[in-house]
Amino acid sequence: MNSPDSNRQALVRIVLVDDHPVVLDGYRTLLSSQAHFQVCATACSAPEAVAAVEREHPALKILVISMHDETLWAERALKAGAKGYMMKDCDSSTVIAAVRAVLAGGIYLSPSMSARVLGAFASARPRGSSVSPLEILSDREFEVFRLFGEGRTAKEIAAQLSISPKTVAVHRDHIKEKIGFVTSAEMIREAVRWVETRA
Amino acid sequence: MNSPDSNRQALVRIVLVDDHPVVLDGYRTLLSSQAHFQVCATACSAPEAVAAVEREHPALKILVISMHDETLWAERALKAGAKGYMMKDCDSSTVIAAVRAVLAGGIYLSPSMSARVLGAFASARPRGSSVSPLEILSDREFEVFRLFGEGRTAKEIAAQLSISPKTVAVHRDHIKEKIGFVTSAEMIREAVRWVETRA
DNA sequence: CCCTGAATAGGCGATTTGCCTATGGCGTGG
DNA sequence: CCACGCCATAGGCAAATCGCCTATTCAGGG
Repeated sequence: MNSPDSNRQALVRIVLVDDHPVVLDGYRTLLSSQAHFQVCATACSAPEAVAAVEREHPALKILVISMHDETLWAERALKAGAKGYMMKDCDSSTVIAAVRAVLAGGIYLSPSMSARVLGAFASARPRGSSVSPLEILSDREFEVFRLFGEGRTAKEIAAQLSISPKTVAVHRDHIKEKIGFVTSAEMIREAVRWVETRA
Repeated sequence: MNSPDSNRQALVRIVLVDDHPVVLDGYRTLLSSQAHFQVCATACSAPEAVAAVEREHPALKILVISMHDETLWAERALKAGAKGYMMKDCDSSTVIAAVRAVLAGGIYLSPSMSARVLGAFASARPRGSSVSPLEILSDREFEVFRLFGEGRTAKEIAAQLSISPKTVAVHRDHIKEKIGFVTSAEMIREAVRWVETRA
């Protein structure tokens, strides 16, 4: 298995990170089935992963395989420097294809995911600036966002701010457009989470 | 223990069910490492699982391995007839031990989980007001609640559960009525928080 | 000055909600 | 063994809301 010279392809060293040991086993088995892939470390947490990776310093390629099928996560992962984002419910051959794509210097996104993420990028970002989604909201939009995060309905928010529900609706639309939410449900969920994290 | 045959190495046939193919691969590899374990089928969904199992009729032992660290799920699973409930973040040897325990006719619960479940049973109903509102939801209602908490729309939930949006709406109404939410926005906020606190 | 972006809101068709009713399945207690 | 209740399913229908468009006003910046 370890014959780097006889095999034309360079040995690829892989560090796996997942909080479920059995999932780590699954990926280890899957990736080890490729002769030139070597899983050299696994980790169950971020600190562990950092410790494992600190000695594997060179230009590290990161492929995120997540159970979350939301554009937000993919965007966050890519902005944080990941080279790929895919769903856990894809088959084994897709995983290997994605690893190869990332190794080749590319970016991997599932077809449906890439459509959504690229759409969001095309309509929003001046690249290079790691903009916190909430920083691009106006004060009023932010206020509305926060109130949605407190579980208010659009009508209640309108009453509280003494404006028309229609105006709240426009703010809602702008928030969705600016941050890249497809549905209002997604936006509200993130608003609730945002309120949660600084309550 | 329905194998009176003195051969303690009797072949054990196993059907795996998980919605993540790679996870299935992981468990297949793990369990196949035991000589007398044979993974005879895998399934990605409940209907598939039922189809696969219908031909494996005899007294079926069910071991649930879940990502949810919640006593509630363990109770529901056991009440529904499962013989064991464990977390995904346990190591491989624990999985094999659990399978053996269930095969031997026992019930498997992780130490922390069993403490919590048994505790819940023991302190059955001293203080009535401290009842988690979620305990009074039916399984289906609970599922819908959880999905709202993940930021899905009613329509998306209907699609995912393969039921009519009208049915989701009825579940939503019942959740609101049972727990006492006045608006859907309130209910959704609590659902998001609930999902947040035990992700 | 003009142009952009923010805040406000009306219009309107499409969708969703809220509330009713209804049916079939399944368990429990008379 | 049957009645009753709970559950999951879903249709009907009016009212509310959403999604998308346009429009007005106003404050800053080039």
